[in-house]
Amino acid sequence: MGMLDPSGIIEAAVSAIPERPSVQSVIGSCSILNPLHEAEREKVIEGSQMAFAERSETIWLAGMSSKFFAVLGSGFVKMTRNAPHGTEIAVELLGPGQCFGLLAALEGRDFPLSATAVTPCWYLKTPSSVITEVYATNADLRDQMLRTLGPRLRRAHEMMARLSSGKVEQRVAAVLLILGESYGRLGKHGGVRLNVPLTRQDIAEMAGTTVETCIRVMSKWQKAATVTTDHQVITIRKPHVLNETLSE
Amino acid sequence: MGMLDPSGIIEAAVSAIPERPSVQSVIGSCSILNPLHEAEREKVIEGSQMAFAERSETIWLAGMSSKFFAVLGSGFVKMTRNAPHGTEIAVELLGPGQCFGLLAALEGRDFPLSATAVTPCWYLKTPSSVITEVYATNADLRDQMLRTLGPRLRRAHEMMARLSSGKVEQRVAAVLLILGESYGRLGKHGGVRLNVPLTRQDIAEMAGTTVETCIRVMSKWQKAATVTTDHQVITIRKPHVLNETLSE
DNA sequence: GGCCAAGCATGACGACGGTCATGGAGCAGC
DNA sequence: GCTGCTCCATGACCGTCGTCATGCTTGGCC
Repeated sequence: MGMLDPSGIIEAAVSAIPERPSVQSVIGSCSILNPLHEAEREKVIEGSQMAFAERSETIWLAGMSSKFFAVLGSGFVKMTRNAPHGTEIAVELLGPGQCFGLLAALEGRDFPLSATAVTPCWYLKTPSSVITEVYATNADLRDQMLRTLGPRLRRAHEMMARLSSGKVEQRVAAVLLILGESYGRLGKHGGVRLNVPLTRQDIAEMAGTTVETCIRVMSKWQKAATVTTDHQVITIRKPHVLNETLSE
Repeated sequence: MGMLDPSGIIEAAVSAIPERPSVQSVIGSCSILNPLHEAEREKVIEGSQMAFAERSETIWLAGMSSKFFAVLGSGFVKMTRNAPHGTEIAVELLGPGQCFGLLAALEGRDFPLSATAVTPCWYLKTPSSVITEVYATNADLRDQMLRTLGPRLRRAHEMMARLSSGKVEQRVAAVLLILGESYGRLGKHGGVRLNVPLTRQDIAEMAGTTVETCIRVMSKWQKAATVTTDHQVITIRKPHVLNETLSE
């Protein structure tokens, strides 16, 4: 956890004009697909195609049958589940190089989560049939998947713990800190800048609260210069203050 | 999901006097360990030992180093995480045949969750070193683990969605229904009886609320004969009513 | 310029639920 | 019997936060 993006790949992801990446580069950037042999890689490249999604565009809805899975080339995608009422809550946020829908595709079941673009995104669409073939014969691929699932499960458990333990302020703080670990970049004055252009609505969905309350909390922090926002670029200026609110 | 325990193994698990099961039978009941070859199985049997835990006894605490993992022989165990404040929230509930701590043991990292006995339990303790050897050479074991992780992740996401979307009443209803799917048994009058002796405290932890509120909700249901409790045996008499409260 | 949409901001109000406090039922041990 | 424990139950209080409503700013478009 907390690589703080040494590769700089995230920088590229939020640049205003998204450049269409090549199929090869996307596959190369995806750690899960690393174990593929040359022939398998060829087969995947052949069967796949790049796709583009506007900000807030739905890539797929929960419940749809998984004809394909996707690898994110650039931009950010949130995976959401609609809770009773119509409210949506975001359970995962994905960046470049990560793939989504893979488990559903392999198990041949419907997507359990909806995928929505948070920023303009280029992503690779690969038919389920292509990957199931490879999956059946390549044990290294299965190992690699196993390694990524452990951390995902742990993150999910951590989010559960934070969500259920009341106090919206703590939840929002937790969300920001967690985002900072995965998608933050150290700024000049010791602050952490989030390189994901998230709206209050997005954050509210992750914290399991409403936009209004989320805004109220963050406005308060804005005034105290704890967390500042400038043109959707969020900077955590005093991480220690957020950490304190967690344990109150 | 929702096998409703056709094997009747759960019946045995809650019987008042827990009988010490044999090492062999426990390993045999664990689906994850099914793929083990004869020689490997021998090795596991040799290195393991049965252990007993009283109700509410802590098997291990989150943060402890994972010297071993465990397979539940009889009884029930809850996996918890302590959220800020000191409140504990339960993220998983395990029954006979399930194993816990396996991922941590294999990855050589500390336990991310605490394990606590909900009922008196017999469980098998297997040193990490024994299973890592097997894990490295047996690809079927890895496949089997992969298959169980998908559902676990989906359940976690579902719980997250339910926890964050307010209304304690809905959350408690959701918890009971989910428990019914895994550990319920069809009763005579179309109801579902939970074969886990859970206290209000346990349920509150899973629903992410307090005992008092949990009691209030369940008392209301008791009066309406929607869910009844008799000596810690919980019966969902009108599942449809609970389902309705979910979507209000 | 005017118009419209998206995002951010702030106030008023009310209820859901957490906190505290008190009490009763069942059970083990001596 | 009495004590002590755990679990269940119920009431009073009040803060947090969801809901509704209103308005500002920014940016895109014609």
